[in-house]
Formats: sequence, structure tokens, C-alpha cells
Amino acid sequence: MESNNDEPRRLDGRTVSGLQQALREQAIRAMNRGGRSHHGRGGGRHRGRPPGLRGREIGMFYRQRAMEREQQEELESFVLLQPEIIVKVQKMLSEYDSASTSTFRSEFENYFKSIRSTSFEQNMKEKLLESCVEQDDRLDEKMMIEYDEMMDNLKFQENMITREKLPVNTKKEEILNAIASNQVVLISGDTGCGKTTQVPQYVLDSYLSSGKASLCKIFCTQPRRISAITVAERVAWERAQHLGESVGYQIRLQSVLPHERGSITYCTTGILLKRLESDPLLNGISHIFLDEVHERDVNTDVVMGLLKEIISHRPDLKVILMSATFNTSTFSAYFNNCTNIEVQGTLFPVTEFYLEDVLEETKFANFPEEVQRKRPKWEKYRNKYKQSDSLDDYTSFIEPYARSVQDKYSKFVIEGIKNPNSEKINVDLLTALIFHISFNKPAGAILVFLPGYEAISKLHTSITNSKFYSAEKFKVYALHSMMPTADQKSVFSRPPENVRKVIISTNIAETSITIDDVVYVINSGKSKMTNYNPETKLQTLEEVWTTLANNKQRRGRAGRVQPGICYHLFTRAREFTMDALPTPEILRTRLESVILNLKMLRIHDVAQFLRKLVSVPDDSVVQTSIALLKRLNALDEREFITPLGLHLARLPIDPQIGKMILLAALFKCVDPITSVAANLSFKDPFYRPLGKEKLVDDIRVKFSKDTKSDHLMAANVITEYREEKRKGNERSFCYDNFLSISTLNQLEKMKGQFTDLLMEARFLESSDPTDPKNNYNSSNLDLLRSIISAGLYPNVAKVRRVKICKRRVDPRMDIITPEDGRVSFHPSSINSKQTGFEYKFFAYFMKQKSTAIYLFDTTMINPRALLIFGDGEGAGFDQLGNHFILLGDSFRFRTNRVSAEVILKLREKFDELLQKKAINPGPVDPESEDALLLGAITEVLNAGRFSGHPDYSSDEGNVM
DNA sequence: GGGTTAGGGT
Repeated sequence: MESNNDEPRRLDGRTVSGLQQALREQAIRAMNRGGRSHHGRGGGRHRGRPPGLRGREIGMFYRQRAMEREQQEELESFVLLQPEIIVKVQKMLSEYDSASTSTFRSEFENYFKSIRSTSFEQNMKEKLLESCVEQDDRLDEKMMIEYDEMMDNLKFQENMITREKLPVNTKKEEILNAIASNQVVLISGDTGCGKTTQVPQYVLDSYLSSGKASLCKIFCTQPRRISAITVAERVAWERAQHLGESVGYQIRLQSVLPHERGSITYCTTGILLKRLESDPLLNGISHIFLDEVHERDVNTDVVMGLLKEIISHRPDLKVILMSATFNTSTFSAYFNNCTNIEVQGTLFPVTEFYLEDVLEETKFANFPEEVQRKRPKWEKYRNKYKQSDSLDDYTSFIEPYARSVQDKYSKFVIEGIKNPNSEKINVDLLTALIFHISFNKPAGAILVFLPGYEAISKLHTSITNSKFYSAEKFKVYALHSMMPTADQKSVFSRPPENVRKVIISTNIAETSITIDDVVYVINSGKSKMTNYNPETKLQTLEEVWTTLANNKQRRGRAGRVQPGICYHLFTRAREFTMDALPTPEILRTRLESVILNLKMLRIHDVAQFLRKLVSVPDDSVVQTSIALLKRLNALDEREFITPLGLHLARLPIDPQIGKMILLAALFKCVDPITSVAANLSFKDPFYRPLGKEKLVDDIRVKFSKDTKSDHLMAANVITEYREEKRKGNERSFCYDNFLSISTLNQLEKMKGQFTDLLMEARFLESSDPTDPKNNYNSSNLDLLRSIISAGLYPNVAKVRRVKICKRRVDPRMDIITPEDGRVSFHPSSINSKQTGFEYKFFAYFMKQKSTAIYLFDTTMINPRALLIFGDGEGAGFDQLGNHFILLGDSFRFRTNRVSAEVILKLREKFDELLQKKAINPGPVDPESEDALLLGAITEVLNAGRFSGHPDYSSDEGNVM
């Protein structure tokens, strides 16, 4: 076509380095190919391999070479625009070019500049001038009268009798004195000591009774939404008041706020964190209680770090940390060795037994003898020595212990614990123990802690299939966050006499769900944990040994109503090897959201701030997260927050999903995309009841219709739910389709929150997600999928092959991502059951490695959308005259000159538009030049299914 | 050949 160009040339007008890099690689590849073919023809028996290789090395060489070839080829695709589209779009673009200008919206500019130029400290100093709580004599008098009335209330007095029996009451004066004379105080106490409900009241009442209530405003954070509500309700009840008087709560999208002054507000840690963004000095707040700090969730750790800075600017602010009784020295040390007041718990004593005791008592001895693992031969060969090592490890670890206790236990017990398989979860042993307790021990519910869904399912089947089981004598519950039982009240109810209640649970019953009548706990000693590997940049889900802290918490669940028994299904020897505490969450997770929020707080050197936290995250994780934020254009090269970043930080969702809903506002497809965003940032509305897994999968496929998208499937669910609700039919709709009403309602509320915020930021004219003005393009399926991919980018996978397998229901697939190599659609993804994809590319949000690297949620994507909304520094043409565009740094699209020009121009102009909209937020005026650009993009996307060149058609076309 | 611990967002 354009034969006058012998030199590679830029098509997108950006820096040249990426192009040069790409060309260099291209040249190297070409050389390699040439080299191989030369050897292939002339080298005879060596077929291109270097001389001197022997035995296994030869095999390894060919394997390696085949893998490299395959990877390189499979990352290449084709894209071509048809001529009439090119002409049309070029015309639109030339009109756009002449019209486009941009300016800051003035009030936003000031705000933005202040965020970039002010430091955290400066900001606090400025805010200090505005903030000064003054005592209000009239208010004090009024509240003192109310206080006296409350004290006269009989109900209050009656409740006071119970309150005074709580262990924390013995330390009331000590606590009040400590808080009065210290800025930071740590109160530690175990379950039932009353610290959460009582201590804030002690403080409030001391202000009320001394006539200074107008100076008292207490916030108490909780890690979970439910606990914020239930604690607030309890405290209001103790005071013989309704919520909203001196006690209230605030969680996301739901609050009953108490009086402005002289009050206690229980809120989630996230609420406090969000408040700090605009109110770093916590204006008007006199006391901050941070509860459950020992749980070490990300939010609590970050808030602790911030409070440490804030207290020097707010000498009148009191901080009270509350924790369980382990690890308290860490928190005390963190706050300059602050006073620690320890309170006893009220739990009943719990007797502990270990695996060896359980074997003795149940006479169980059937551990499998063989180390039976099906493995490919080569892996077995490679791991031969390693495996016997681990067997030796176990022997050397258990032998000394077994010898030390051999006189106390039967021979079969000693032999049993010497078998490494005794440490695996054994459903037969669990079943035997449960029936043993049921038939031999006094009444009381049995709570079994298992690592996850699969173990719960197996044990449930084993119990209900046993000859000892009968529906009249047993009530068996499975408890898991995805099972409906977790939302129902029945699991809390006490069974009739002579009926044994058995609850099989994940660690949801460790903290989130409390069942009072439990007397027996069976602790498998295993739990699942996500981890983040900075090297592979992969999130993993692994089964791990519990920690001593977990064991203590699980054990405590047996002693709430009477003395209890805890059976640990591991030996005392194993207990010695267990960690004291779980790894704090901030060391196990990616940090994009945290970093962006810190930037909002005007903390520019986030790495330095993070180094001052109780636990310091790995610097490489910080750098990876910063790199992604830069790639999203939320941070600039100098790591300053950009106007776009500022909008994303204000939204209560991950930055990638925030970008998705911002694009939805611009492209007018708000209803479906806010559904997608809510679903990704909250949770799946589908239950997975035991034994109904396949049924639920089928229903999901049904809801996905022809979208080839888990994301749009969820959007369809919400739309249909709304329709059924309008007809008053939502209950049966949810029941029939295994949907959670409460989750769906929360998703609807979240959608409203998103549109409220988008309207506040001026990206929308209507805050109703379903308003037609917000949804001109909501039925354009290809556009919806494109917006999803634009948000989720660079999370892209490519399907190489789909095969229908006779012996299986689901097709087999061969999928890759550039970063990970082979990956799989998770079986719960609707795309794991589909064939006949029109495009090979898929966007995903969650990727997690367990038994394989799974993509949990996927949407099939038109590659044109990726090219327009994605990034990549290389484009040009190679020696053979083939034009190409690089997507990211791996996917390569062969194309022709005009197609490349048009696509890259659209990409460039769209980036500009987004930046322009970020500094001057507003809906796209349908009459404006911006609408022209969006129209041009829509035009290209809509024409995507056509492919004009016979050589290229296979790549944009069907995959089977 | 193939399956998810638990939380959180003015």
C-alpha cells in the first residue's frame, strides 16, 4: 500500500521507545526463526538444537522451544476495519479534531490543586483553624435532665443490675481514670467481658453526670456491619432508649444517627476511614474507640496509622483501642507503650482434647496407609526425593512426641498418629466423633469447624447417609457464606429435647455468626486463607493450619452457656508448630484502593506512610499497586493523584470498577454497568445450597442469555428481580432461582449510591440508574461488553481452543493470559459451559490460584474494544511489511495501515476525552464534538463482527 | 481434568 515507507513509522504519535523495543523483539524473533530453519535444513540429526546436549537436556530443549513458539504465536491476532467504516470514522475524527478544547471547571480546579499541593500535616493545621467545639451550657443542662430521667427509668435500673455483673464493671473507675489522664488507652478483654457495650457508656455517662455532655461525642468502630447494628441496638436497649437518642449507628447506606452531641455512634471502620478523607481531624469527635483491633483487618491497621499522626494535632482527642487478650503488647508498643487495662472474660471453662485423645475415645484407627496421590510420571520423578523428604520430616517430627506419650495411649493410637494421613481431614473420623458425642454425651449443640465448601459437603453427606442418622434425632446445618443457612434464623433456634443439633461450618462461626447453645466444638485445625504472591502477582487460596489465636476463638465457642468440650483433630505435637497469630491482612493483599485513599488524604509518600504501620507491607506489592494506578491514569508519572484518580478515589469501590462506572456515565449505559459494578464490589446474589451446585450453575447460564458474560448475567438478574418486585413476586422469584433477597436489595442500594455520587461529581444529570437519559445505549450488547473490558483492563485472557468432549458435559478449553500462561474459567463462570464464542478475548476481574489459576468472572470481548480502551506502546510495521498494534506489552494484532491509524487515533482521542472530562466533569452533550467521538467509537465497535479479509477472518470469528 | 475462608466503603 504505502511503499514509500521503508522505515518503521509511528502510527500513534507517542514516544518511540516502545516501538523500538517491539521492533527489536520482532527482529530477534525473525533471527531465531531463520536460525532454526537453517539448522533444520542443513543440520541433519540435530534439528536446530545446540550441539553438546545430552539425554534429558535434549527433551527439555525441545519442550522449551515448543512452549516459546506456541506462546508467541498465540498472543498474535488480527484486526481489520472495513473500508466504509474507516471513511466514516475518519470524517468524524477530523471534525472532532477541529472542535476540541478543554478547561478546568474552576471550583474543581481549586480542590484538585489543594489536594496535590497540600501535605497531610498542612491540611490538618488548616482544618484545625476551622474546628473548635465549644461547650454549650444550655445543651448540657438539657442533657443532664434527660440523664436524670433515664436513671429514674425502671427499665434502665433493671438492666443496670445485669450490666453491673459484667467483669468490665470491676474496672470502671480504673478505665475512666486512665482515659482521663492518657490520650491513648488499650483495653483488652475476652469475649463476654462487656468492653464493647459498657466502656463507651461509662465515658458518656461521666460527661452527662458532670454537666459537660456537649463536649462528648463518641465514635466506636466495628470491623463488621452487623456488629455495628447489633451492638448499638443492645446499648440503646440497656439505656431504655430507642436508637437515635444517645446511641446510634452508621454503616454503608444505612444509619440511625444519634444526637449530634452527648452520644455514641457505632460505625464500621470503613465509615471512619471515608470520613477521615474530608475530615482528617475528626472535627467535634471527642473519643474514638477502635474495637477488635486484634483482628488486624486492613482498615483497622490503616486507621491506627492515621490516628497515630492525628493525635498530636488533636491533643483533646481520646483514642481507646479494644482488643482480645492476645498480642496486646504490639498495640501498646505501637502507641508509645500506652496503658493497657486487662479485663477477664465470662466464658465457661472448656476442656480440650487432641487427636490422640479422640482416637482413644472413639477407637478410630482407619487411616489410609498409602501415600496415594495421582500424579503425572514426570512430576513423580522430579519430586521423588522431595516427597520422601517430607515423609521423613513428618516422622522426625512425630516420633519424639509419640515416644513421650506411648505409655498414656493404646498402641493403635500411637500407630495412628504416626501415620501422616492422620493429619488430613478425615470424614469417617469426624462422623464417628459426632455420633460418639451424640450418643454418649449430655445435651448440647456440636459445632464443627472445617476449611471450606468441599469438606462441609462431604461431611454433611457422610452424616446424613450414616445408619446412625435419623431426621427425628438430628438437625444438621451447613454454614458457609454462600449457603442460605447463614442468612436464616433457624440455625440459632434450640432444637427440641432429644434432638442433637450439629452445625458444620467454616470460620464464619468463629466471629461473624454466634450460636449460643454450642457445648461441643470440633476443630479440624484447618482453614483457608488468601495470600498474595508479589513475584507471580497472583492471589492464591490455600488450606493452612489454624493459628493458636484461631484455636482459642474456636474453643471459646463451646463455653457460652455452660462448661464445654473442644476436640482438636490434631496432635499436641502439631499444636507446638502452629503460629501464634494469623498474618495481618495488609500483608496478604493488593493495595490499590488503600494507596489511592491515602493520596486523597494528601499523603503523597505512601510507601513511607505504610512503613509506619503496625505491619509493613512488602515494598514490591506497593510498587506493583502504584504501577497499576499509573496505568489506570489515576496517578501521574510522579505518583501524584490525577483528576481522574480523584474521581475514582471518591467512589467507594476499587479504582478499576470506578473507571467502569465513569465510562458508563459517559456512554449512557448506567443501569447495566452499575449492576455489574455493584456485583463485583459486593457479592454474588446466588446461594449455593448443598447438593444444588449444578442446578445453580444451570440457572446462571439461563440468566446469562446470549451475553457470554458473567457480569451481564448479574445485570440481567438485577433487572429481572426489579421487574418481579414490581409485580410483588420477588420472594418466589428468589426462592426458585436460589437468589438472596437481602443481597439483591443491597446491590440495588449500591447502584443508587453510585449514581448519586456520579451526579454529585456532575457526570450524570439524573441520579436514577434506570432513567432513560442515563441509558440510551443500555441495550447495545457489544458496547456494554466493551465498557466492562475498559474498566477491567488490563485483565485480559485469550481462549485458544474450545473442544467439546464426549465424556463430559462441559467443554474443554485452552486459555492463556500473558502474565500467567495457562489459566481456566472457574467452573462457576457461565463461560466454562459455553461454546461458539464470537471473539477469543475475555475480560475478568477476579483471578485466584487454587487447584489451578481460575478466572472467576469473565466477559467475552470484541478485540476492537481492547485496542481502543487498552494501552500499549508499540505499533508500526515489521520487515515483512505487516502492520501491527501491540496491546499492553504482549498481545499483538496484525492489521493494515488505515485500520491501525483509525484505531490508535480513537485510543488517543478517548484518553484525552477522559482527562478532559475529569477536569471538567459533565455529561456528554449529544450535540457536542465529544458525542461525535463516542459515536465514532460505537461505530467501530458495532462493526466489529465483520471481517473483510479472508486471511484474517478466523481470528475475529468463531472459536470452537 | 475442572469448584469459594471471612470481612469492608461519608
